[in-house]
Amino acid sequence: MEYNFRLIEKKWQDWWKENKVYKVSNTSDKPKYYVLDMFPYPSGAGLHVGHPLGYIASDIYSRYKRLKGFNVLHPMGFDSFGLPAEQYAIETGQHPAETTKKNIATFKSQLDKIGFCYDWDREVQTSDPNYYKWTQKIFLELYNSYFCNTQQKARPIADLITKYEKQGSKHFSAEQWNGFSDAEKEEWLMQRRLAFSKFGEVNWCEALGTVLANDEVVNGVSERGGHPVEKKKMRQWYLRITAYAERLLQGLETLDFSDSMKEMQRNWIGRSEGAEVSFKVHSPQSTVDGRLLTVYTTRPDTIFGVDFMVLAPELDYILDIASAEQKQAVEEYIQYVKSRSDRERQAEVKQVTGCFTGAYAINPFNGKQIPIYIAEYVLAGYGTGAIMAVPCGDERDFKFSQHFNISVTNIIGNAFNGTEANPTKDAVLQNSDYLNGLVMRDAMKVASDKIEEMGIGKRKVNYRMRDAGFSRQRYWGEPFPIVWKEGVPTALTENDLPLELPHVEKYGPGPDGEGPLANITEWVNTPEGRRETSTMPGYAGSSWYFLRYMDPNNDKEFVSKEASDYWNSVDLYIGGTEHAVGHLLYSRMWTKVLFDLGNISFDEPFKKLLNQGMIQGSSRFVYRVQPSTAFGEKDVNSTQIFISFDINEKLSSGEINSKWLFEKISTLSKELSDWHNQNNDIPTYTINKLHVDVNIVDGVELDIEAFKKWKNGEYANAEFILEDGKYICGVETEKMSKSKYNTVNPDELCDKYGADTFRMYEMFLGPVEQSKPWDTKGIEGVHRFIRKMWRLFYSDSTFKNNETIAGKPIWTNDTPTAEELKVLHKTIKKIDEDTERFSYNTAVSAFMVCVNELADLKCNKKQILEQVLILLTPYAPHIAEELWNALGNEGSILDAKYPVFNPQLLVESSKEYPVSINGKMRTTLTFALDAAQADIEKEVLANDIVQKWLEGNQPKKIIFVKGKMINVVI
RNA sequence: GCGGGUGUGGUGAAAUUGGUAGACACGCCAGACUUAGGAUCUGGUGCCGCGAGGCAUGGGGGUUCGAGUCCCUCCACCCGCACCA
Repeated sequence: MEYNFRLIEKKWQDWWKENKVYKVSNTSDKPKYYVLDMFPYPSGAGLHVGHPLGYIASDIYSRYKRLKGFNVLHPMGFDSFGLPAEQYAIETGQHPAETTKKNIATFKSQLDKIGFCYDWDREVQTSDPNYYKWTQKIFLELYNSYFCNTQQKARPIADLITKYEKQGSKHFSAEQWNGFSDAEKEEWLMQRRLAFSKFGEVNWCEALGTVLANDEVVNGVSERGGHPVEKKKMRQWYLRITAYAERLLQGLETLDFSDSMKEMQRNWIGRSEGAEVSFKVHSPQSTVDGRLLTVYTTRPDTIFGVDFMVLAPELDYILDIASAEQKQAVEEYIQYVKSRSDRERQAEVKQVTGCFTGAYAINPFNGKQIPIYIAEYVLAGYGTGAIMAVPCGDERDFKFSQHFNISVTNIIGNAFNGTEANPTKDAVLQNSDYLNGLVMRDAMKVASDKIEEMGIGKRKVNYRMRDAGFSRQRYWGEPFPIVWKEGVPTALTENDLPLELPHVEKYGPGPDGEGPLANITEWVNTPEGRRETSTMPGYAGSSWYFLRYMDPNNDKEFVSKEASDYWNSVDLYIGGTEHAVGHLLYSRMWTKVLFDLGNISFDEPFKKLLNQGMIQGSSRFVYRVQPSTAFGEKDVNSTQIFISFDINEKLSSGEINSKWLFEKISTLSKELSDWHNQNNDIPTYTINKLHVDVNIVDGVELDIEAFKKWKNGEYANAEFILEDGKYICGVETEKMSKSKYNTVNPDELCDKYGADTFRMYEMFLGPVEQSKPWDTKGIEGVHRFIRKMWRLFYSDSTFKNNETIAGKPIWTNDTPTAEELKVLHKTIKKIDEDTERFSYNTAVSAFMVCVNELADLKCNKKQILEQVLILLTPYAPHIAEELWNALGNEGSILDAKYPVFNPQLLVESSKEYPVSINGKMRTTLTFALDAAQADIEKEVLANDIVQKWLEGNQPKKIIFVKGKMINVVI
């Protein structure tokens, strides 16, 4: 009986399905464990071998935990709202719901082929009304909540309204509040709601016809498609994530994320400690004389080094400050800044621009008069939009001072060399009055104290993070449960949900930058007012999906308290690093809000995060010789001559020349040969390196016949100049993508080698977290291992063992020897440890070692093999089930008892010691573990090899570490 | 520029606490069995050297009886962030 993985895998996948082996209950005596994959966007391209890497890793861990006695939740679903389906709809007219449905079906069948243990009964799809009903509900929770600064948590907005009615606020009295119109009240409430709407500058992308989030804009162009992005003012929805900045930052301490991941989030949150300081405007003839300008600084210790002040050009009071003489220049500069897109500003970061306002400010510490400038390098949205410039300590300030000829005050003595700023905190302050002699680091506290004492400012913590834009002018997303009437929003109630997406015929944008929904007047206009026409962004549905898996069919709540209390937060979350700041921060925020509001009782969604690396493509190249136009354009294109890799190398190194090449080519192409004979000349040529489909290359050798059929026979007439009778391709590691013809489809590998082989090979490639190139060739090794293991159970016609009959089971019930038990228990220990620490590549190699050793021992004993099968289950579930069953066991091997390591079986009585001379290993000697050190030393010194190195001398000393090594120092 | 990470054979990689560097595979080289093999099995394979031996974990230095592992320094590559005061 051959190892027939096709039959075996089909058989068990069907059996698992029929018997609901992966169905998970919310009630169990076992401890719970929640393993989650970042759910995929179901793109039309299907899966390539890079996608399942994380899924395999999580599947192994899920099965392992189940074997170890946990009730394991391991669900899967689809993040099915999003731009690509909509763009496809624009191009083809196919409804996104249709393409999404089709794509999901493809994804599921691909995933099922690999044999994952998902409980599909818990599947979620973010574009399903039964799901997005609850996304809309949570939006309403956010809308109807505010962040209470005293309690540092979300509370119902009703509490705030009650407070306003009874006590008012610092902006208005209770009487005033009660006299406000609905519109006026709403205006105040909007400033506190966690989901709120305001006019804001948004990233408008003309080409995509939509607004993009900050993290969807990369270097001034759209992340998708690379289209230019500019600023536009629109009414937008936002999430007040800034309110949670501090808690998001603090929460990181409790999480098991990688350092780089935490660092990225810290960076994004961008906390900085400093102080706000007010400077008086000095402008005697003007009305603004004496007005206070507040700057934000992280370096109050440098306040005596302030030589000028810079304001963001966007601030509304700039023109009030500007002097009569400078007014025109200031206006021109403001115009200039407005005309500049983010893209230009980012491209020209090093260029100094700015404009003097004609006004001065007074340094409150020394009364010095300093000029006030405006410049685009100061951002309106950060701090107060105003800075105090200290050119001796800040590079940008220094450059600015050079450009505008402002003299620089040196407060750090020799630490400043006059040609560049020194941002040190360790210099001793000079020219700084009462701070003189202090190290800057220490002076920061002293200066802050003084600022507060003088009443001219206060300590202040700032965050770089901005509130998250939550509106998209798109069709394929969750509609907002909001109706507008005369500029005042009204929220729908839960009974109105889900507010379903209406059907549209066209997916193009609506008027004035609105989304496609604005075109459907019968949907937009309701008796209660006009519906919000933007939809929610992609991260809406993914910010809480981990909760829905816990209780997917609940039609009363998005998750019941019982279910969320039982499953609690995700124990292990596996996915790529690309969501470091987007998805992970948003879902952390939503979790905290829902925790504050009492919906769930944990405030971090993911305890441990494991980032799988990217699988890169290993591209293959062919080298096409193209004679230049001298030979004639028509013929250039019809010539299909390809040279092998080495020949191209030799050509570029000059080892062979064009003459050699063209003599070769003349034998292949009649036209060329004719031309060659007529002109008696060598045409010039270029070599074009072309991607070739990796699937028609065996290792590096091109399958010439397949190549001729490739691309519908585009190269059917190709001629080749070979090396050693083979066409060898060039190799490069690149991102895996269709256009580079380096994608490998997991389905094909499962068909050819089986899912078990595929799973183990993906893990065998290297550490899960690491990026590595895909090499299909290596899969053979893992496949050999699995077949070798099969042959421990069954003899087959090719297994050269004459004592057994081909195709017959060969396992026995004999009692294992000590040696066999040693192999088993060594493996138990290694697999258990490696699986626990996600070192799956070494675990696979441990299985190989185990099978190699058992084969060498000719061990076909059931008692040993059965245990190995249990260990193997997480990695190769199909073959494990098959053999487990064949051995006479009932039910799924997942319900077997995980083997327990017995250290006593590995206890050795002796050890083969490495014997080093001066730390260099020269020989080995075996001693009993209880041998006396004196005896060992004596015997070591008597050893021939040691004697040789000693050359008759006595050793300086002998290092002996029991059970480890011996080192003779000469 | 700032932050995080990685450098080990021809290739993917092991070496969990400082203790036999290169496990396990791919590839390659021999050989066996075969009509045949892209099947299977056996042996070999870091580099230099006939050999004894020497040299090897990006380079240089240090600590140590002993360093891939710890410290200093330099270099290269990858990934984030980037006028955030």
